[in-house]
Amino acid sequence: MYADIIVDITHEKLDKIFQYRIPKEMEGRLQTGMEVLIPFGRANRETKGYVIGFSEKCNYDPEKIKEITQISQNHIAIEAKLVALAAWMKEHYGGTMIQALKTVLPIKQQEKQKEQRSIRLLLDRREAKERLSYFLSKNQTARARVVAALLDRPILPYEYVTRQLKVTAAVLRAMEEQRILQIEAEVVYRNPVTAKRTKQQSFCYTEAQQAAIHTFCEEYRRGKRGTYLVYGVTGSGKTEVYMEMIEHVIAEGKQAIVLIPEIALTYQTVMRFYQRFGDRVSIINSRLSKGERYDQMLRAKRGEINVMIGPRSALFTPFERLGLIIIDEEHEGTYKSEQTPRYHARETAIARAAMEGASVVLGSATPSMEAFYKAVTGEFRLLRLPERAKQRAMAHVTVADMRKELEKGNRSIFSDALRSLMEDRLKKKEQIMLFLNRRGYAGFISCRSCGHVVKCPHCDVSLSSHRNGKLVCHYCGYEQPMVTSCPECGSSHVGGFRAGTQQIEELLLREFPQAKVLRMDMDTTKQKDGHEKILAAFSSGEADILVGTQMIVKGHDFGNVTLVGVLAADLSLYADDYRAGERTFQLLTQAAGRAGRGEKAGEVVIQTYSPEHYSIVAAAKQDYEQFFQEEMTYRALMGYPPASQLMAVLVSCKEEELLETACHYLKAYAETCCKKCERAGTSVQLIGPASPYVGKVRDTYRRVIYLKSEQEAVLVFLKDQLEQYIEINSGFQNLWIQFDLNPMSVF
DNA sequence: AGCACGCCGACT
DNA sequence: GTCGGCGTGCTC
Repeated sequence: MYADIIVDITHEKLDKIFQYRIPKEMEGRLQTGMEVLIPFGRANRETKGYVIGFSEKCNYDPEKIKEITQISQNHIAIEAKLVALAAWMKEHYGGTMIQALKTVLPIKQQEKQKEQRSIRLLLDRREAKERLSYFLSKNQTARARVVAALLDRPILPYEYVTRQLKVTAAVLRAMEEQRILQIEAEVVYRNPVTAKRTKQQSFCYTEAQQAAIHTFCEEYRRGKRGTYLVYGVTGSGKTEVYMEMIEHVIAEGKQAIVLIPEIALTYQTVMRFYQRFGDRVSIINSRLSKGERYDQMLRAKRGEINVMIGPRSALFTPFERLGLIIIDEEHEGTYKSEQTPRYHARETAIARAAMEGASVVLGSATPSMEAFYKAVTGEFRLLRLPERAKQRAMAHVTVADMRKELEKGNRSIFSDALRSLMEDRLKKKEQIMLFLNRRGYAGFISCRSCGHVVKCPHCDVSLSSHRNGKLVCHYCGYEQPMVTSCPECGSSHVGGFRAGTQQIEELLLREFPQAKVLRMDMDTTKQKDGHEKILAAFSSGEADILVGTQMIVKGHDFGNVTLVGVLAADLSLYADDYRAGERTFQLLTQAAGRAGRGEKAGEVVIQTYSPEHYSIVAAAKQDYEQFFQEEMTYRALMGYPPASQLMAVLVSCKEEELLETACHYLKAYAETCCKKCERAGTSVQLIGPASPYVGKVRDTYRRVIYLKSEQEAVLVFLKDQLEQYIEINSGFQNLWIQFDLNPMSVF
């Protein structure tokens, strides 16, 4: 028996598994995730390492294998807990342990940042010049280089000296001993936001809020831990409930993590937490520099903060006394990672909480099917917040059937209902939001005479026309100039079918010349803070109408918006994807929630070609539970999550033929494994290999095999079997295989 | 990253 | 010969 160990040294060359023998007395005590001391390198210097697994055989010269010295005694490091979590992630989502470790210990890569080392000259100029000529005469070139550079600038960054001047650490240490220079390490803390705790406002909680807070706190005090789902309509005051729960957990000496979708991580939201908890809160997001992030992680590790707010990756905050994990807008797709291990923050949070004795609180106005299913079956505790906190009426929703509009001879993009309401609002000086649902519909270019679509030469997707007049591939970034004639038939009738926000903006300017229009999409938010600026401008009443895609429906309250128009509500329904209905319902409900956040009542118009679809019917009624029932029936019928479990095996390869044969063998092997499962009494369904929606990316062809089973454990077992099979068979060397448990969409 | 090994010029 | 600096390569 050998232990697979990751050495605690940050260096690419050491970024692999080292095997060690396990001493007799350690057998049975040693566990995955433990920190151990090992002899490392030729000098066998004592080094820290993490046990990430065990193997029967060793793939290294057995003569050279050393023995573990001991299990790290003192306190169990936080890292060890996270390593154990990484092991759990590897187990569930596949991939290598190193990939899992890297997602869990992001600090490891940044550790260099901390060592902001610099080199200072200790001699005066005369002495230094003497030394320089001495080193030159002695042909001690490396030392001469250092002294010469230090004469130019008395303090040099350590990295510069080792990299640019190519001076080794040994030389620098020798020079330090000779008292020529000094190696200094500077520690700087930077706090990304500074805010003072403002006076505690006494909130007036609704009965439902009080009940939710009370249930949670009461159970927490009794030592009961679990997962809660706060299901509350938009505006029902979920954030206040979270803060109250956090307060309680902190009072018990614990710490809390708050996960928020990156897009909603706005100044507004964060400030509410700062105002309540002061400098015991920190935030992490992609806009922070590496150094800033590192500092936040360090502060968390040292227990200098109690609350960490951030996106998916904040889940791995190294808190020693974790008591609560909150996941706001739990249904958001950003909680699922796109890279191996393709983990879901919700499931992973529950796993971490179970390991560390914490509770999890999920919150949403439109819970994911997974979460609500578990709430219904009793696995999660459901906490309802049925009414809006400030007693405001829900918006009034009408569905405009665009087929009927066409019959009436209305060929415009606006239905009669929407148009007349818009005119009314413009007259009353109230604001309007127009939401264009065009998920997955980029502006592709096609030929009107032969139908040819301009595609990316490296990927299996159409190129989309960009503002800069070029054609761009969204998958690989390939660019080419706009075509003026069809590359296939030569016809000059080529053009885009772009029903984009730009077109709507132009149309509005024509049809409502008196209205001031703001547009929010990829183009207008590209520059820094573009997002915030546009929203701020709209909020202060600089425009009458805001046009935009998905991004305008998230977060942000505008008191003066009394009309929301949803254009092409059903576009997202046509995506070939089992989550299409869920996504459509969520988008429409969120859009509807934007209307009437202030004193005035709101109105919503949903324009669609499929008004009878249950997602749209339920969204119009704002009836989540009706939607849930219908969607659940569909999922159960089709064997999709959460009714059943699904595992996607993504296989990709540069050569199409090799891919084909590899998939064939992989499927054959999977079939024999499935038979074994069936004999043991569990049925597994195998689908594929199929060509995914995007069959080729960056000149790499892709295929996908699906495994369906009632039990997750069976899929995890199959994944292990396949991973082993792939590792043993050299035929899979040039293939890239990824596993995705319960993917967010079918590929 | 950090250590030993081996090469190569300088000096006894 | 031998001493010491400097670059290279390996680490279970």
